[in-house]
Amino acid sequence: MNNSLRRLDLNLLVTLNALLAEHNVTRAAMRLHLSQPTVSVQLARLREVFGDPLLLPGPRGMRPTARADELREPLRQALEALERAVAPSSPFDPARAGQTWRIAASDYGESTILSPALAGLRSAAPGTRLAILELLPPMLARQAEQADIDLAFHISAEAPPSLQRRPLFTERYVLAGRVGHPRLKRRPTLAQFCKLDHVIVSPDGGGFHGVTDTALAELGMTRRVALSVPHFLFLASVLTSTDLVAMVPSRLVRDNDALQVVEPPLEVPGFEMLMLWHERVHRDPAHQWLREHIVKSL
DNA sequence: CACGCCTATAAAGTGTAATG
DNA sequence: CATTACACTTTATAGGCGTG
Repeated sequence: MNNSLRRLDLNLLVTLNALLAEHNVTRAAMRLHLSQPTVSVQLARLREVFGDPLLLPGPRGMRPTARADELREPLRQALEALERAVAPSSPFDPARAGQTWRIAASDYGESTILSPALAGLRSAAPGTRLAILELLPPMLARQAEQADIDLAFHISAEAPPSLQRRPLFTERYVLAGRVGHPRLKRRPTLAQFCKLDHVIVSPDGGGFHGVTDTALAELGMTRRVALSVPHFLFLASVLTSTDLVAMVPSRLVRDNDALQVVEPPLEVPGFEMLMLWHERVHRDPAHQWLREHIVKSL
């Protein structure tokens, strides 16, 4: 910022603005809730600063000089902009809002969190836009910090501690396969479970070992993981078109009529889903509204 | 010319914040 | 905690200017 402003008491500009609007020191004083002599003194200092008389006592009140006329509009607009910037943020009005929110989510987050929130968001805040970005866990903290994203959904185990958080729900794993799958008529035993061919979702790519395999190992058992996919959404079509089965988060399959869902024969630890955001937007009414809307839509 | 409005300025008191 | 500096206040005064 230009150094010339540091030489200037910016409050003097407020007085100047009032003076240029009123062309009258006394009325400007009333508008500013100051006494008339105070404003008179301020005018004297303004004259000093600008090296111009600004307002000259004339036949009909104070007449502005050319310099004063030149200052009036830009000054008024600048002060209005300042006032808006400094004003305590007004309550968010979703119906008239037009901002763009950037949200990082996995396909799991898209279908379990965003999908339920979207219709309500469209009707409550039709002027807003949503940009869904791929969830990149190692980048989360940095993206949030640099305002690349406003909000993210991620599991609590991997959530960057630097971000603000709100738990959305805890998730558990269920066993899913196609409707009519011969081994899923009822809940399989542990031994039957281990003989099935499994699909695993490995967001990091290519892994064949997951929490289920860890839980099995503690029981001295193993299963056969025949397919590893990177996304949850591809999983659904794989399950309906093959006899493969998968341990999946329950929310992902609860409304899917094409899938048979049963309780697994072993205890597999679930996970907690968090909504994450940066301190930067923590108190912003618009962001608060969005977060509240998402929580209510679950 | 008197009246009422205005500005400019001075003097003295008050409240607050920085400073040692 | 007392001192100091500062900005603002109120009050008083002088004087300019248009109006009836």
